[in-house]
Amino acid sequence: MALAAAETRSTSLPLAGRRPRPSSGDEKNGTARDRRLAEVLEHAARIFWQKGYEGASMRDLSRVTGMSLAGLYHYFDSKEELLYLIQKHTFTTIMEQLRERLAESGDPEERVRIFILNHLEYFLANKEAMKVLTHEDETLKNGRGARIRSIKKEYYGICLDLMEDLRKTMGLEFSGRLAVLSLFGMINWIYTWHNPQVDANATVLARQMGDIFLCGVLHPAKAQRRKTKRKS
Amino acid sequence: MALAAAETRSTSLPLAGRRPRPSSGDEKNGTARDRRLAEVLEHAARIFWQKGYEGASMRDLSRVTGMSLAGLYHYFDSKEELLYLIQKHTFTTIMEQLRERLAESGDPEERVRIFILNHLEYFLANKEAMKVLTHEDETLKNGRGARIRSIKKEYYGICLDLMEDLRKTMGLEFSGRLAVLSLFGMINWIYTWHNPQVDANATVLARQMGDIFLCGVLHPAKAQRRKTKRKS
DNA sequence: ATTTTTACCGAACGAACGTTCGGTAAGTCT
DNA sequence: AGACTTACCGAACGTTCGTTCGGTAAAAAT
Repeated sequence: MALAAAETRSTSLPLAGRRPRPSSGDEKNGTARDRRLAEVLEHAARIFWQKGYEGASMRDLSRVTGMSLAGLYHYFDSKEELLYLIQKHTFTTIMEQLRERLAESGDPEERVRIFILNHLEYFLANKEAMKVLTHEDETLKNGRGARIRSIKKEYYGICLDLMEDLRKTMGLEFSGRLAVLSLFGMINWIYTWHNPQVDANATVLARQMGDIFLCGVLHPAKAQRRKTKRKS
Repeated sequence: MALAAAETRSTSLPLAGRRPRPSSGDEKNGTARDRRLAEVLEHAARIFWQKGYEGASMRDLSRVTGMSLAGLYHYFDSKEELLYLIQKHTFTTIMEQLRERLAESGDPEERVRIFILNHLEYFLANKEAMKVLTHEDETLKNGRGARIRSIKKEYYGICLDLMEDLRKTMGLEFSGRLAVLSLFGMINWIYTWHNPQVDANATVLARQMGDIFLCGVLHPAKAQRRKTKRKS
């Protein structure tokens, strides 16, 4: 790793890699600019995932993207906006997918299972971005923070509605808030432990976690408990 | 907030507060040095809790402790050791308490409930330190990181043993690993949402979460599922 | 009474940080 | 052909970071 005078990324060639503009064609997946930004965001998500938002530096991002420090700022205003864009895109995408899938079923229990599966599938397929979403959820301040928090609240609200539907149709009594937050705990915590070489895939995990959670919520455990712990 | 020349904490008095040494007495709760260190650690835990380890600066700590930047280093070697000491103390304490409580019962289900209660009680009573423990669990590197990780593994091992005991005595089949990690998710996630003015106390939450979790684990949910979702 | 140890402090160190400035070369528009 | 826009770049700016150095005054040990 030869590092030149002052501070620069370790470019392989001097003056290398000013990428050519794509000769104005279809622009099907957004403009070239949008696509390049998405590329940078993907790299940024991976760095934030590895080092945390505060621990990651713009110079780290410069190194992995191969772009100069100044060049990066051509695509966004600040490091904070970078985090905002990652979180917004991730949240919006997972929520879009969820709405599509929920439209396919009317059964309350299945809808809760759809929620779990959708969350886990997206989580395991986009673990970098999803860790950044859950781990850095108090990092953004002011306007950007408020906007992310409102999307999050909407996501929470969808899950709470699913839970209340389930409770009503089954004629049960339980705290929707506690149920939702316990469920979020189970499925979000996965970023701390999931190892694709050891653990099952999203489909299997969603079924198993769904079993644990739904059985616990559906069967009001009242017979047991209160000092005598034998099997009722 | 008047900030003087160069960089200093905003002292109320110039040259104030060189605290007197306590005239060599009983030294009952450790030496005076130990107690002063514990005081600093408590402040440090609160700052790490609020701003995260990377986001918090030694100057922040200097401000809230009222001690100079250089003075802090009289009590520890580095910022990293500060985090290490907080995590080690928190983990050791919660584990001591757990062992004491587990000695009181032999019933597998009750022992799992004791684990949950102990964890939640300590979490809600020491939320700053416990958030630092769970949120910054990949921050420490090398030796210090390895030592914390080994304590964590021990804690995980205790919970896994409890779960396997439960499985054997009930004659059930489930993945101990998934059960433990789901449980940890439920009870660790609490730092992201618990509001003492809205949510129940540790005792009630431990019972409710224990109900959800244990019912889900104890009753192998096989009757339902597989396309037909009606109540069986 | 003198020495040693403890408990700090102000001031600075070099490194790293996010961000900006003034370029430049290529592509696009007229 | 010339003007304009886009996509970058090297070099720096000012700030903040964790840490250290050389002190000093009080307490403890001798």
